[in-house]
Amino acid sequence: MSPLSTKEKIKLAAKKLISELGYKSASVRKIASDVGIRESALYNHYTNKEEIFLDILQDIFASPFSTSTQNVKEDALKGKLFLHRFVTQYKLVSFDKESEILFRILLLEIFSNKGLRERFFEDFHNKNIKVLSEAFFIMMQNNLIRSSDPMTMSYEFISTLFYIRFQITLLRFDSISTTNLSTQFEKHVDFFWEGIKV
Amino acid sequence: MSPLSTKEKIKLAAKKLISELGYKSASVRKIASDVGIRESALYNHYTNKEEIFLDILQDIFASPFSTSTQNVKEDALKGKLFLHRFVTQYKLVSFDKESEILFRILLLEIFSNKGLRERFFEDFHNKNIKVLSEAFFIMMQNNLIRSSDPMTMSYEFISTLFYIRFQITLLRFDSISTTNLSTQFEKHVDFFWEGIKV
DNA sequence: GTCTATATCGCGATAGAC
DNA sequence: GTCTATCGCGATATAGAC
Repeated sequence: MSPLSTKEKIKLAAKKLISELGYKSASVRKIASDVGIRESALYNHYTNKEEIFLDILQDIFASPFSTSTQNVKEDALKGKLFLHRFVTQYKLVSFDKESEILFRILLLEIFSNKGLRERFFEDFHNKNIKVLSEAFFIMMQNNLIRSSDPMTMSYEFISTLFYIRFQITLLRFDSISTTNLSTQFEKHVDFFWEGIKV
Repeated sequence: MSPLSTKEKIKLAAKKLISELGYKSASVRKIASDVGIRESALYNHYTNKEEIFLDILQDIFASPFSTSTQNVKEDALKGKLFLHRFVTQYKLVSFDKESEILFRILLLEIFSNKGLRERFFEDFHNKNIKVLSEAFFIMMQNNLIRSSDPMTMSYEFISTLFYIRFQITLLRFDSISTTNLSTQFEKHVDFFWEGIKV
């Protein structure tokens, strides 16, 4: 609970404003105003506006954007339980306040920033596909699920997670209840498992 | 092939620029410049910048954003063929140049525009859920697929379509090949059908 | 319906006093 | 490290001549 430095305050205010207005509209003026300092004082902590954004970008992919890779090889043998754990992790991240803000910034700026697009595919998509593919492959070998292409199966699995998260992000932006969507995560695991189990 | 009126040219140029830069950065200056007129001349056709955007918004949901609702009751009896047709339609829209631009504007501005968010849920999501639910329900009644909640099944089905389209939109923005993703549509139908057929 | 010229504003950023 | 003051720019928009 150490008090925030001015630089940390700036980053925090910038995160919030950018996640609500987008980078362009989140002006240095507004950021400084939210922190409670003048614009000129802000330049003692960051050389320019873009530096603040780059600092925030670090957080986006440093955060557990999706899931922590545990020991897949063991857990995959548990079949449906593995998927359930994976989704629980994903769900937690989806509802985490900080992650929500960062996810919104990702969506808001993904067309303005090529690096963001690339890292979306690498860190977000491919990483998840890799973990899931490995797990599904093991499940197939152990005859827990029907034989199929593990990559396709993984793609099908995470696409729904992304869509749920996307909708959650939209609804929460308007402070609309997300209880229905919250249960969609479990429905997804159940439905998906019914379709692949042997 | 009738020549475009100045107003149509403005709308076209604005669409392109907004889909690339976002509303805020697509300045009246740039729009007018692309059309080949001065900014002041533009105001003879639209009262202000927002009017142009509102005009474009009409197109977003007027366009076949998803699919045309045919006679579901008959077609649903065809089982997998129905899904295949549905996805083919979705795929066509995803790769249509005009629809691609409008979809990108939707994604770019969805957090800046509450109406856009609402219509996303209504016109885009709910409409598709409704059509699919009806079809899945009929398939269940006719014992073509396993019994389950039609709404959940529909949600699972379209979430993947959305994710594919999202990725296509990202890749095409960087002029990256989308042949892999293109086949993902068919893989989706095949995989999904395997999981629900009786 | 287009032009030139101009008004007004908010933006990012800097200089220099304290 | 913060302040006041200011600069230069690009934005939306308007007035009025042609």
